[in-house]
Amino acid sequence: MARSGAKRRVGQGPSTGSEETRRALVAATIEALREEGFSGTSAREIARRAGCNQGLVFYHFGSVTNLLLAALDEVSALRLTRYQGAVEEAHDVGQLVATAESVFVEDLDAGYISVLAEMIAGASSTPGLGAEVAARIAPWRRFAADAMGDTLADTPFSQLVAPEELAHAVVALYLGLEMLAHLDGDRAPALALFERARQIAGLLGALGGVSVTKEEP
Amino acid sequence: MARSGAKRRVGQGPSTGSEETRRALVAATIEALREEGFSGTSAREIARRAGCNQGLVFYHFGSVTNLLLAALDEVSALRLTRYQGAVEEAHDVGQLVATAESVFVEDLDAGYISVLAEMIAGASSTPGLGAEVAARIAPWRRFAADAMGDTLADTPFSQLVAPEELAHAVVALYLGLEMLAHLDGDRAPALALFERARQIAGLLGALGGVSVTKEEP
DNA sequence: GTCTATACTTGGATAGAC
DNA sequence: GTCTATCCAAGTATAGAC
Repeated sequence: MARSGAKRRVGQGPSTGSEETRRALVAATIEALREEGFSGTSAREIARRAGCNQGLVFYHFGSVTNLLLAALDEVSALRLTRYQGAVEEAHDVGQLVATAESVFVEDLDAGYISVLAEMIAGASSTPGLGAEVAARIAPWRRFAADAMGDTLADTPFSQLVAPEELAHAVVALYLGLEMLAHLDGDRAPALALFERARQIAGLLGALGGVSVTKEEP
Repeated sequence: MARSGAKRRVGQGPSTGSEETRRALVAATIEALREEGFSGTSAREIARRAGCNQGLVFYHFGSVTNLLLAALDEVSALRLTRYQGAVEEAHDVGQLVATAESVFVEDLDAGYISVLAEMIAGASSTPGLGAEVAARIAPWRRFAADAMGDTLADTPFSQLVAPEELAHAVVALYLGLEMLAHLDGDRAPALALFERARQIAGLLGALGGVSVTKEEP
């Protein structure tokens, strides 16, 4: 054996007690952000949910802030792979909207966007956190821009708005809709909007080439 | 004189020391929410900014939460009158978008939407706060729905989306755009979107009646 | 009625036990 | 290397001074 003491694995394998604790802490942090918000997600609250001593937050992650960022990394990775898979199956605007809706419902149920919203809002209270959060959601935004570009390439939309512009709006809207749904405990207005978007997309999609003409009064 | 001891006013006039302190606390709370976020807005931080003892938060408002809500009331009243005046001058979609943009810039500069966003996100951490916040932003939403209804009444938009639906989307988008702008310290993407919206609105507005026709392939 | 000094609670972080 | 007991700072709230 390479070294003494390693009971289960050699080196830093994925199932050491340390790694297990880290995972539990990250999962507990996501849960806490979702249910207690940014300011309710203290080292003690996290540790309580993870079933361990609060000092472990600082041993494994150095600070609560670092653990929050690790949780955001986890959520980011998780959702991006999901988004990627979902969007690959969507080849027109209507399917893209339908995909966005089902993913939105998942996000709402699992509280993933809550985590994001809490981190963005909470960033105001911790110097330097804003930049870290921005860096971690940059891939989401790049992904949204790519998805827009690919799907809208041969539609009339592409002549009206640049994909990056539209992506910015979509991310903002997604974020805002989640916050309102969470606040009201009512996702119906958001779902109605998706339905309406799907309807309009279908309408425009059914028309191959579209020309807009003015009627004389 | 009616009573002894009242130096400046009789009864509970607007310039008692108490009222002055209350105003200072509310103003300091708005400032703190904007600069330090929800979790940074403690009784001590507020009192420091107001230049008074932190115990006064509890004497005048009972709790930090109540003071936060008073601050939200103040912001809500302030902005609603502003919105109302601005929208009265807008009579077509293009002007409405232009109005929304200049108001958005004001909100961003003064941090009014930051206050809103922080309260919505922060509500997760205080039981019962969510409902209070929701009740206080209900007028904003009603206002947005009315503005949509009035301005879009005789445009093609009104046949595509109900005013309430569109208003929900606009409020969510407004909120999301502010959060992203605040996070990045960059309002350019949001302003570009307003510009684009204005452009599209002008385009559609210039056409009196619009007919969409399909071209044969 | 208004405000200050003080009590108590919770949170972040670390020194030291295993 | 991993984790716990303990320390100190910051937060809410109130008892009591003026």
